[in-house]
Amino acid sequence: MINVTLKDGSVRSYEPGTSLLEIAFNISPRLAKETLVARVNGKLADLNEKIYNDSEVELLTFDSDEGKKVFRHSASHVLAQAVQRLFPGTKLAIGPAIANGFYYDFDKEQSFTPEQLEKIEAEMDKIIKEDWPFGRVELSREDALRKFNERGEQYKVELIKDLPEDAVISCYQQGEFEDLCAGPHVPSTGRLKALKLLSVAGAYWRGDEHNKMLQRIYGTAFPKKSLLEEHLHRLEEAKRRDHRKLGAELDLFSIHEEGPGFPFFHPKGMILRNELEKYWHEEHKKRGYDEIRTPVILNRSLWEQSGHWDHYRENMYFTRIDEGDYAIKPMNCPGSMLIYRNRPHSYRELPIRMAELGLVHRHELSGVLHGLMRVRCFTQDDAHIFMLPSQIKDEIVGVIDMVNDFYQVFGFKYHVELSTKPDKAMGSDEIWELATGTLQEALEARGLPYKINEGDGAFYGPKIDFHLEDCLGRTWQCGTIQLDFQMPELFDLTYVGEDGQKHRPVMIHRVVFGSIERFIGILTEHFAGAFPAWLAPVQVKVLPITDRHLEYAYKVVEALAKREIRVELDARNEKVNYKIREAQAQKIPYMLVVGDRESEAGAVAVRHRSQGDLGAVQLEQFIEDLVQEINSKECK
RNA sequence: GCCGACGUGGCUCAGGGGUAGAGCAGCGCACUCGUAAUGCGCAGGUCGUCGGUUCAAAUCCGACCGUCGGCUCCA
Repeated sequence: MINVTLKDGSVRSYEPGTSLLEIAFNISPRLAKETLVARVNGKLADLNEKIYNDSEVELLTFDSDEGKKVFRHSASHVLAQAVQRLFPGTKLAIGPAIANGFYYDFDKEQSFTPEQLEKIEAEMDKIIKEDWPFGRVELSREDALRKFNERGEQYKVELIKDLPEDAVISCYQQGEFEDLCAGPHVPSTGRLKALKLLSVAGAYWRGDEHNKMLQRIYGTAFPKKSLLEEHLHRLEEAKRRDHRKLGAELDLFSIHEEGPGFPFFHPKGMILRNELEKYWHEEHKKRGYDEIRTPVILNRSLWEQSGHWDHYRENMYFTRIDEGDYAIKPMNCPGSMLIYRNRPHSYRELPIRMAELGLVHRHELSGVLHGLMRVRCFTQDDAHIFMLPSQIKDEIVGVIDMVNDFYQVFGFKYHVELSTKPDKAMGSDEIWELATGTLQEALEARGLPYKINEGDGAFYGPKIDFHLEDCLGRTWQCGTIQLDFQMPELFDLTYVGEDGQKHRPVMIHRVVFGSIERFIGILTEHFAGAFPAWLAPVQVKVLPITDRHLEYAYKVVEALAKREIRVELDARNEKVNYKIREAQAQKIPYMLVVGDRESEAGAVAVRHRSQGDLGAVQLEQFIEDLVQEINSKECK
């Protein structure tokens, strides 16, 4: 007999050679039905795998991340099977599980039409009903190569060739279909109860634009129809939070054919911007930053000196002035360099923190433009910190804390990535290692979990990126901290040390919001347009019941405006219900209904956009409460 | 930039070879109303742009522009 230790610590004895599925069934038939895959001694395994030794076994259902992944990965195999049934000769590339679903990349002459997608989905349902078991076969590299070569599956052959020497090569088979795959999989296709294909898109083989473009079919899958429907419903809901839609509805900004990727901010959008910037100015002042402003157009020699001419040219716009070549700045740093270099500096001055809300222009590919999230001109809430080598860690930690403080005000959750040396980098490996190590130390000093992004750093240095989520869970880089040993060198920046000698300062580039535009996009989706009172373009809407109450309504408006509350009056000859509906649609935090009772008592009937009717309070009291809510930047 | 889909009044959408239709928003009139849509009327579009096919194009074809979903890139 062998002992199997379960997740809860309990130990059960079985005959050697008992399968994991049998173990699950032995625990409870229901568990056997829900279990998709198991972890045996730390490694994921198919349920029909048999156990011969004492083992630790964890049975995983769809509720676990691994369970979801295996489930959807299995769904991608079923997708590939359906496609090969309906379109023989279609070549297979890769088909992984992703965050909320799966995809499979295919190489096929004609592109998939929406009608074909429906047919594929129907075929997948058929395969599920056929309930093929997933079978695993291990084979030698030679056999694997021969097998996939014979079938003309050139992508699989390429994948096999790239597998490490010692890799176990395995194939999984369901029915007539077989695919190269490390596994594991769910026991049989019948487990994949509810699935839906969502879209087709082009995708380069191995993500490289020099390679052939394949067709990627995206889908999602759940063990229950109701879960699938819930998910699809959530997607629909999320679309309502889309900042592009809300931006138009709330009259925040617009983007026109006349300037793709160049957003126009409307009066209400400007209120958001200005409030964010006001907060930003205050915080930076508190934290010892000075503010500067540098020009948008600067001449070619500067960009040659900074390295942008060689490393960033494809992203830049150019112009000519008189006989000279000029570039529109894609980054603010060279301007800051010139200010630093404008006069000598003493070590006593450092760190110098120079902040700039700088408008930069970058040529982004037309296909990637996305509302305010990816644009061709944006305002970076930039700063360059010039410091002694001994100050690096403290300064980085200071910025990490600042970013965290800012994001907390909005209730954002974020994740952190550390990006390392890219191919197109300046400077030696040693300097890069030093810089990267320093960033790592700072992250660890703050105990922040982070993911490493190999080769994704800026050309002048490694960076820490802060990513925020949009309504569909797509993440966008916002804050970033970049450590730079290059620019001070290139611009020959110096400070005079204690020893009276010239020394080289170290610099960091950093942004907190990232770009004001993107941040407003994220903000809009995060709050679904219902901005906290301190940010709301209109904080209060006064709604007189009839025109008999207009006079008092004007008094209310005046009293609020006096306290710098952003207030509007709906003086139209409409019913209260109608006015409320519109104010609600505009997500205005407070609606003040005024009629006979209120005008007589000097009161206002308060309605909050999410809490509803709050009853009448004295006007003065309402003002005090609201001012307090605004000043504390409360989110409600 | 690449792959695919889409582009009809401010918004949401119908129509589809014989020269445009609805609802909402807007404007006017009436109603003077208590917490998410009062009624009636009026006005508003060279159907993204440019070319082609046709007696006739919003409708068919092509190119371009833009948008959307991805790929790649990045704040």
